[in-house]
Amino acid sequence: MKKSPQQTIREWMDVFMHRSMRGWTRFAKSTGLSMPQFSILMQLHHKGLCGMSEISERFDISNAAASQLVEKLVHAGYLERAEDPSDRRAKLLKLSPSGAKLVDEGINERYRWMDELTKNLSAEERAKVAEALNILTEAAKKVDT
Amino acid sequence: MKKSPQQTIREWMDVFMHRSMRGWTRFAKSTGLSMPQFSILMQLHHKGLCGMSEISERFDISNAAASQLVEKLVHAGYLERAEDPSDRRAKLLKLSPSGAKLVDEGINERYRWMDELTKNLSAEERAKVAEALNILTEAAKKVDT
DNA sequence: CGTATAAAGTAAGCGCACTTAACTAAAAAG
DNA sequence: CTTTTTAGTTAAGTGCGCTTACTTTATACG
Repeated sequence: MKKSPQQTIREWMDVFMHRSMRGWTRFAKSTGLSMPQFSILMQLHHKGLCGMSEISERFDISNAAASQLVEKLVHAGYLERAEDPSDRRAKLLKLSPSGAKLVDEGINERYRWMDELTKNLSAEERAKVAEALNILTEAAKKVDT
Repeated sequence: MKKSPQQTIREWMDVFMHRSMRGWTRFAKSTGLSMPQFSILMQLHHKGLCGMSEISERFDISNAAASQLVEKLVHAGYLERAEDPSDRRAKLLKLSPSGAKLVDEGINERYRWMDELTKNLSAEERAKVAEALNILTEAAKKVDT
């Protein structure tokens, strides 16, 4: 009985998703930040810069809620909030150095698990894995708008 | 300039984690459940059966908190809570049919994204991807205790 | 120009997750 | 059989995320 490619892919997704969800919640808790707060930092990590309204849209919360969450993160020193020079109503948010450091630590912790997984693979296996994940990453770029 | 295997793997992790985190939070919200509540359903999906204390340990919350969360899920009809016949202090938790259905919907929604990704791959590429993810899944089983 | 619209912040209030403390009941230990 | 430990529940109280409603300030539009 051979597993179908789809079956194999789904099995991996289950393992990986379960594991990384657990990792993220644990890490967020260890920093003292709530998941919503931590998610905003992650968002900023990916976008680099963004306005208040992008936050509220992304997380599907009101502008007021976003404003309050960001306020806490700014106060905690993880975010910098500056006026947008091209539109003085808007704000530009970005990670502060300490915010960036925090996010990096979280990401590295996740990477470490993967390193653990792959360190016992043969060079050939590692190459295969890398090739396959490269295919998937490229495919994701096309699909993800 | 060629990407190292490690680099490739990490790139994929970023894409996949970001995407699946967003998917899960959105889905949980759409069901009307909070993330902690939904996470318990996911936990039960993976374990099949478990006691109250396993919940509190897994999520690093007090027994009282676990009890309250579970109570809500039982009341909502997603969980069944029975007495453990071998130890009448303990409870056995498991997903109810409607709880199982809910979790499956969430998982399938995640699968659908992956199907979207892979549907435009050639048969050869799909085979490569499947082989690689199989390697990783096996490696994960060894590492994950 | 004045009026309407948009981005963001403030305030009051609700619900939820969580904690501690006190309690019940069953199992284990002596 | 008494004592202690273990599994789980209940209750009161705290803090956080979120919403709605209102305010402020800046841009867009007639």
